[in-house]
Amino acid sequence: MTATARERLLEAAVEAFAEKGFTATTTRDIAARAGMSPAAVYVHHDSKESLLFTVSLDGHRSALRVVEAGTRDPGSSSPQRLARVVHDFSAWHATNSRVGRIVQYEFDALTPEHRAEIAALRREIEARVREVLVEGVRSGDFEVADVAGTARAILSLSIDLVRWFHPHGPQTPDQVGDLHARLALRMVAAHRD
Amino acid sequence: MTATARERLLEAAVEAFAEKGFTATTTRDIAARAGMSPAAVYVHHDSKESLLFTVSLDGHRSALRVVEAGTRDPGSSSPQRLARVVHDFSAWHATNSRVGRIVQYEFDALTPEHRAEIAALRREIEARVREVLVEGVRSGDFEVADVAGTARAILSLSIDLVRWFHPHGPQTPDQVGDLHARLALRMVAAHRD
Amino acid sequence: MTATARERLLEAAVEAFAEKGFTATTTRDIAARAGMSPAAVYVHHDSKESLLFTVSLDGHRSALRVVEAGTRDPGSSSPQRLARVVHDFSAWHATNSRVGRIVQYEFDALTPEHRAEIAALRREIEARVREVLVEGVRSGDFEVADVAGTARAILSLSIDLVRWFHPHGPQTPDQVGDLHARLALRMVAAHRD
Amino acid sequence: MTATARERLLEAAVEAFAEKGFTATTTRDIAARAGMSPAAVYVHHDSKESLLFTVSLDGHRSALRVVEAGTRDPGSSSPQRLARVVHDFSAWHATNSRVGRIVQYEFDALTPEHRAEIAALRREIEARVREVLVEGVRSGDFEVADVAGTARAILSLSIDLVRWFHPHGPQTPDQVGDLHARLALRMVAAHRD
DNA sequence: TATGAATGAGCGTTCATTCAT
DNA sequence: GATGAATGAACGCTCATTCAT
Repeated sequence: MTATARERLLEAAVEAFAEKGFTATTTRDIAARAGMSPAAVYVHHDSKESLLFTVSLDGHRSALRVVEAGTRDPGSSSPQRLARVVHDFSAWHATNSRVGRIVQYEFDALTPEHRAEIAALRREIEARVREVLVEGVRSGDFEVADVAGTARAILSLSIDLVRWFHPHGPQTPDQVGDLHARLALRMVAAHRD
Repeated sequence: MTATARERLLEAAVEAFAEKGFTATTTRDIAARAGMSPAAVYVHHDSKESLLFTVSLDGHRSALRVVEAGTRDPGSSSPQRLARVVHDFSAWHATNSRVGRIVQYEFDALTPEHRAEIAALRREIEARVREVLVEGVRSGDFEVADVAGTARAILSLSIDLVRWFHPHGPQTPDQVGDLHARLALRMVAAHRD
Repeated sequence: MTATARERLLEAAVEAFAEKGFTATTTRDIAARAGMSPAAVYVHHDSKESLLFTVSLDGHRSALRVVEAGTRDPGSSSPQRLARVVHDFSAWHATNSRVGRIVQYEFDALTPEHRAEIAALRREIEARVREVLVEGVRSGDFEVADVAGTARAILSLSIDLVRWFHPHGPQTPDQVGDLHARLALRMVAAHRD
Repeated sequence: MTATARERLLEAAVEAFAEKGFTATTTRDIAARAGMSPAAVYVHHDSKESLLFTVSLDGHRSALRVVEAGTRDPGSSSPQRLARVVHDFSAWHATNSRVGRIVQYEFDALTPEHRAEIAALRREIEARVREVLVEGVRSGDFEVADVAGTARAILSLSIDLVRWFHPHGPQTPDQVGDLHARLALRMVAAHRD
């Protein structure tokens, strides 16, 4: 059950990147947090940037998985799907706020190749949310003038949370998820007579 | 109409900080963008961090001014006020997306003293938005279960915009402002029968 | 028999500090004299000042050892002790004139903490010489009106030597030691009838 | 009676050089102490080194004058002359301990040309003291085996004083001068039967 | 697998000095 | 005479990375 050296270094990188940012983090800092020598970083990883890429890739894949799970649910209505996606996406960012910070703020520190790979995952996430909105409009549950803009706005709720959410603050990830789900529903709900 | 050296350096710092982040920006980079020698930075500013503080302080004050102007409007209803605040705050972030990026993302790079000063301005901005919500609830225009959380969510729309908005993209600041204003109103609107 | 990198850097620092003074010496100069890169200094030492402290501490300890050895000699008379202490202390400064220069002239460049530590060693040296004078007065060998001032004056002979002594000059450390020992004895000798 | 700008800068330089050493003193520091702008230094003096040279030259000339005055006294005996020279030279260093520090410790910071000029004055001082010793030996008042070495040792008493003398300490310049004069006399006195 | 030692490149900052005004 | 602005050169120190062991 003990983590491998590679994993310990990744965890140390997450801590450090989240706390001080990618550029301000030194490889010595990462190594020290993992209880290893500076050279050990390069035994298990190619470079400081590759640590960031690994963290960012894992993070985006995990977030995308959450979004896809909420979206795919076959027996549910559009409002139910949207509520679940938004709740889970926000709760994911709250639960993984350190990784979330890195995922959202250190995109520019990636190499162009890695940036492209991550950008594809981000587009995937936005596309899933847009799909839910389109379905809801089709079913008459939603009234949305600007699908792309609204999808982006809904995602902003979850994403911006990493800027202010504290794990030991008054709110649980579930509570924040609930609030955001309700707000998202009101943003798109059709006026029924 | 010619900018002073001090101002040119500030503008160069805004460019550089927005483009690469505070830590990744070198004082030589700032000086070069301003067409000056590395030493010139220190003729007009105390340190790299003091450049950031100046940019951040000016930015926050400008944003706060926008929020206060929208909030104070005496003859208008709560929905009108909220719409104006959200529109203007988002449009401000879109128009000043470079400064907005710095304001939002480089808070941690400030010294503790400067951080405290900026934090006070941020709290002021949130307080103004909460006030509008509270008034709207009192007047019966709004139905808001969690005022603080909803205020934060509404601000997230504007703030997160600096992450993706491009000045030469398809949308104008006014259009983004309109969208966000409408979404904010739907987030809080009371159901009238 | 080959010196470690740490030692080579210390020797280089001694050379450089003695030749140009602490402030005028650059870490690049020290590194170059040791045949290493500028960064290598910091692999083996904390800072430029810590190099100075190490040199100064070693130097003072070595000098104190010489003084204590000359003072402690159990079978000898006060004049014999004084002669030995003065001879050895002057010869030490002549033999180690580079370290002596640093020890005497760069005291102010130390941090307050390090300065305090070195000051204690200096007081120790003065105290030992004062003890010899007091004993000689008690035994009737010496006549000394101002013990503290005379001890200081005797030490001045040895210390000021680092200002003018040249290793390749006409005098050997032993000769200078002899001269100073004789002069010190005349400074304190009681007039016997 | 008000000092000229040139003089105020020289006084500021004396303060600064004595306090922190030549290399560690900045021209800005000197200017600030004189209540002027950094550029003002160069209106009145050629360079930082030329300030040092002026201070050092004035200092050495003043010290030499003291030595010559004590030496020249026509009606006095060798012991009287030596006592006066040593007393006055020590008292001069005690009274002008700041200038004395600079004169003694910053010799190496001078340009080779200036160094040569100052060195000539130093040789002059030593020569005067040697003359007194030679006369005393001739008259039978002194017994000196090594005239050059003894002259240097006597001067060490006065010179080394700048390392430890404090203007507000327990001793007056006159008292220190007296002590040194008496010690110098004992160093060279012939044994009369 | 792991690391102590090493370094080229570079960073934020300072400094003595100059010069147009 | 006086100075605010400017700079080339440098300084103490750090960093990501390499490599022999």
